[in-house]
Amino acid sequence: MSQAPQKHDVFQAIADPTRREVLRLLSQKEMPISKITAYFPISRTAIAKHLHVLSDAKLVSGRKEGRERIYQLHPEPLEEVQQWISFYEKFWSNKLSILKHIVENDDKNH
Amino acid sequence: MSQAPQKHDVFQAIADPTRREVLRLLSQKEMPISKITAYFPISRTAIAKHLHVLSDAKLVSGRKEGRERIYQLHPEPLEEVQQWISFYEKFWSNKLSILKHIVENDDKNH
DNA sequence: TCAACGTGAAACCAAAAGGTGTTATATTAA
DNA sequence: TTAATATAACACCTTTTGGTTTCACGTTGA
Repeated sequence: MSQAPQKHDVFQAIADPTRREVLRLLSQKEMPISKITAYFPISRTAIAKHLHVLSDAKLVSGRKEGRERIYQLHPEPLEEVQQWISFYEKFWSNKLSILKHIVENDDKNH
Repeated sequence: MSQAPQKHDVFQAIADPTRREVLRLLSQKEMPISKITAYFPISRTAIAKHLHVLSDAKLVSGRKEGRERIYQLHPEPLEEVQQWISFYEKFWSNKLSILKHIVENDDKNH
C-alpha cells in the first residue's frame, strides 16, 4: 500500500470507511491489531495496511508491548479537517454561527 | 474515473486536493468548466472528471446556459463530515466545548 | 527448549483513480 | 450556412488502492 513517509494526508486517511471505523474503535480503547481485525470481515494484513495509512497521517501510533503492538488514537490531525470545513459552515449554519465564532475567537486570546 | 450513480461519497470527494480547491473556487462564484480549468495545470477533461466525482457526492451541480454549463456549489453534504468530526472535537477542544454543545443543542429545539 | 502466538513484511492481483489526447455534438457569431 | 466555441464522451495509459496468501521473526508459556 505504501511505506514512504508523509505520503498520506489526513483527508485521504479518513476517505475510507474501514479506516474511519478503526478510528472510532481506537477512540474508545487502544488495542492490538488482532483485536481490531476481529471487528472486520477482512484480513489482518489488510487492517495492517489501513493502520499504516493512518500512521502516515499521524492519526495513530503503535507501541510494542511483549509480543503485541498496541495501537493508539491521535486525533489531533483531524483539527485540520475541522478547520477546513469551518470555512463552509457559514453556508448552512444558522443564527448561532456568530456566537460560536465569537466564543472560539475569544478563547484564542487566553 | 467513474459514471455509476451514487458511487462517490463526500469523504472520498474531499480527499483530493484538486477537488477541494475546486470547491473553494465555486464557493466564491459559480463558473463554467473552462474558467475552473484556468486555475489548474491539468486538462479540462481531468477537471471534468473531478466535477463528476463532486457531482456524485452532490457537492456541485451544473446548469446549461447557452453553450456553457455553469457549475455551482452545494455545500450541504459537507455537514455529514462536520457531524463526523464533531465526535472527535472532545479530544482536543477546550473548556468552551461544553458551551458550544449547549448552544448547538438548544438550536435544535427551535 | 520449543511449539504456539502475534505480528510485520513481501509478492502478487484486480480494480479504481487520475491523468492524457481525440472525437462528437450543440450553440452562437459572422 | 458555416466557422469557432464550449463542452461532453470515449479510448487509453500509468500509478495507487485495497485486498489476498505466504513467509519470517521475536516473544512467551509449558
